[in-house]
Amino acid sequence: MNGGTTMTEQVRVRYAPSPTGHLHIGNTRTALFNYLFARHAGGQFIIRIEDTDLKRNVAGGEESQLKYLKWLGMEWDESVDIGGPYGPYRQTERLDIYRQHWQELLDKGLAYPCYCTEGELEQEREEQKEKGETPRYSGKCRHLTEEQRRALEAEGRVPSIRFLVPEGRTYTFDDMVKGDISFTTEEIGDFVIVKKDGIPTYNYAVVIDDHLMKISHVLRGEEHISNTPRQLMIYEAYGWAAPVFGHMTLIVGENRKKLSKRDESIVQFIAQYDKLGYLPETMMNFIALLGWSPEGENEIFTKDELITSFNPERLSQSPAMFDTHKLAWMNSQYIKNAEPERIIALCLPHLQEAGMLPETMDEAQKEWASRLIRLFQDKLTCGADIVGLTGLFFEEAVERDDEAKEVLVGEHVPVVLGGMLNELKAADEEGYLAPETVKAMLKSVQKATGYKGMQLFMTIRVAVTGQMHGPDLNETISLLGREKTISRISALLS
RNA sequence: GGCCCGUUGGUCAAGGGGUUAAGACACCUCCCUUUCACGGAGGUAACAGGGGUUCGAAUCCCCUACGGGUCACCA
Repeated sequence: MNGGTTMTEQVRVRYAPSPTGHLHIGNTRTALFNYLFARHAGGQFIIRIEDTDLKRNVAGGEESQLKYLKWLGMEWDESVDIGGPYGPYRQTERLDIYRQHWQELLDKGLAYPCYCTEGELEQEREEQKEKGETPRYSGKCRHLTEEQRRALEAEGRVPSIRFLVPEGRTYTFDDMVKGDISFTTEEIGDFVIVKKDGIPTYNYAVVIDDHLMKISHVLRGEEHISNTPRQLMIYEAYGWAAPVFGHMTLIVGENRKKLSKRDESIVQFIAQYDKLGYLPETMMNFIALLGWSPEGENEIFTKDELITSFNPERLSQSPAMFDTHKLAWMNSQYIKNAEPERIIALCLPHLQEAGMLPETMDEAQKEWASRLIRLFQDKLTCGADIVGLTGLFFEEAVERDDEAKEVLVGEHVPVVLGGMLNELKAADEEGYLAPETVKAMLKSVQKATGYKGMQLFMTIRVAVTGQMHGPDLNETISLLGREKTISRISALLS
């Protein structure tokens, strides 16, 4: 493994998303580990927008990325929004810089224009595949003379620029997580560094930028391992020192394949978790544990604790499965320990969207809603859960499954329910039915009927809520109110 | 297919030659509780297979199997 850097060297790392959409779990993990690494080492965290694929850029993608990074609790030292000494931080604004650099390669004969069309290349690949060879560029345009080039251009062909891959070389790097990895150049054909549209490719721009921005460590997904030798060649061509690379394990779904953005069986965008009512600290905590493990046995960490304990040597080498079940558990932990006010704010919009509560509420309604949400705080997995959990408070009649219906069988049932009904009817019609009042009523029913325990409480619970399980009965009935409670019990007795 | 990476309980994972092979989620049992949940106490369950190296291998090496990644003028 490679520590890679001396104490005196400044740690500068970056998250370099392409603005093709919302912040995804995989990207988030990359951003987070770079962030944690930077903060842990007292270095800088930079965000660079890699928007060189014009076709795939999505309007608003960049803003969304930054927005949700912020939501998660990450802040950065240099980027498109706040600038920095090594800008611009958007690749399409750095075209002049790239141009100067690739000209240098062209001048030195380390790169050359290629006039092949997409169709020609496609055909070449097909032929190679048929022969059972690894598809790679043949080097056809490598040795074109000036004359030939002019002729091709006269035909109207627009060149791309290819990097001339040195022959018979082996490129080795000491990966922070995987150890030594090497590739021989036989496997690699001359690759395009500047597209026909005059915009550099990822493999090229990333090197120029990382060098110019003085990036010290590159922590990225494992899918980039095979890009690394290409990038190493470019560093070598310029005589630059390469940063230390670390390739993190993939995050896989339950099918054990890399999470695909197109797979809809799993929620994988941060924005969606926000909407569902997951807390940002849950997401940060949970994602930090995807492909990394802390030293002790604790698994719940604040951001500061993560920063303190983040050690890249503990990055895992085998894929991490995204376990939504455990995520739910972790979020419920955070919700349980959160300030009630925060959970109320988290849940309220869900009740409103479901049409259970009005958009604007008076004080009494707000108070009622707050109590309702607080009653279920310990039972929530996420904010959206509140809707299903509290349904019985908003419906007129209750539904009971077979098991619940069985509870309502027995000679104690009419006695207990009748007793409760009397208590409720005797209560102040206008007055607020406090939980203490409900408690007193139940006590009276117990005294009057002689029934107690399950026969008393379960009968009332099932009669009123239709369910055998639920939160505190006194508070439940108090929130349900006198009217609804009476009508539900009456409906059973008649 | 070539190249590259990986393989410890159902899942995540600790472990760097000598351990009763941690811990978490899930599951089961018990306690607490008017119910459920929470909380607490226990429990079931794992080193892919085969060869080496070694007094001793989950740990080191090789092979096999399996899984994954990548082979773009995408990033």
